[in-house]
Amino acid sequence: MRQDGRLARMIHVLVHMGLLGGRETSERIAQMLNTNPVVVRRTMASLRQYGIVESEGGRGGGWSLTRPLTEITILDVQRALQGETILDAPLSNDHPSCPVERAANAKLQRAFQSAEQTLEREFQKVALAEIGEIAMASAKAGKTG
Amino acid sequence: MRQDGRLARMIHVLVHMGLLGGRETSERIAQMLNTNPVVVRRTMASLRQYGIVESEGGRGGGWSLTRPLTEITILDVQRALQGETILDAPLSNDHPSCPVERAANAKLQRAFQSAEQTLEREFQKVALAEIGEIAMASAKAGKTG
DNA sequence: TATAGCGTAACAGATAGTGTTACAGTCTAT
DNA sequence: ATAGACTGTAACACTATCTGTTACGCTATA
Repeated sequence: MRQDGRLARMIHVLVHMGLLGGRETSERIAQMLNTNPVVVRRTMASLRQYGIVESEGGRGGGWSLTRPLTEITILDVQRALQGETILDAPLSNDHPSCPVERAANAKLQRAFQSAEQTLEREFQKVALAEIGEIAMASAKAGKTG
Repeated sequence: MRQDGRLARMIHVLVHMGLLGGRETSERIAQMLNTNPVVVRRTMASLRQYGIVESEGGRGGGWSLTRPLTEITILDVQRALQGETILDAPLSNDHPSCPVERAANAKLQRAFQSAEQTLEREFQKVALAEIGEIAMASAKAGKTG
């Protein structure tokens, strides 16, 4: 399946927002992501719909978290961006009444469901606060720029 | 990640080939898949490279399995089509030196590696012969057309 | 009321699998 | 030998999805 780069980018942004603590404009977020403000608004709108961030228009407006990083998991961000399903089993649909195709699809679907459960469990284990702590620790240790 | 429909389609074809037992032309396989012979050759070429099928040119030529369905797993087909990696963790690469991006990527990578291991295990558990048996049983039971 | 912000539509670009045509190479039957 | 039935492969169009960009409307604040 083709991966969706928005998950990693949004996690990146949310952690920065949590560490900085204030409100960020689409313009500044776009700079963090090497992209442009419209793309940011488009993606952040999904997070807002899911209740992770809120936006305010007008002068002094921008985006802010609705709750601390300790209460946002990777799974929350994933759900906000892509809904319930993380992995889509790539089934075939060439001859829907063919028993071979059906049997093959059933096996594939089961395998992908297992993997999806694993991913879901892993995503839920990680709160964004943990990512922030790791980042701050490694920055303090001088491992990166 | 975007799914690759070739896995399901190739499993479908290989099981049919195993059940029929003989050699199949790209033309006939294309009919099974509602597609055309060039697409079939393109995809079957990956399976040949991996040793799952072999092809012979010339009159009377076509594609045949190199071993029975009991000795081909879904994982074999997956590896032939996409190489070692099943799931690609969708990491971000906007500011490679940013500790937050690095920490987020590390967490995502670990989660996807777990899911990949699950998928790999599930794929390896299923030999194509098993799919053939299920299909024949359900066809005999009159569950499908 | 000017300005700084978001909201959103519209369109171009990039990428990956798929569909199709065309033609070269190869094997077999005659 | 040669015709015919195959695969091998290049070339190009089509599609879908995410991304990038421009443009313009709405809103809140100084």
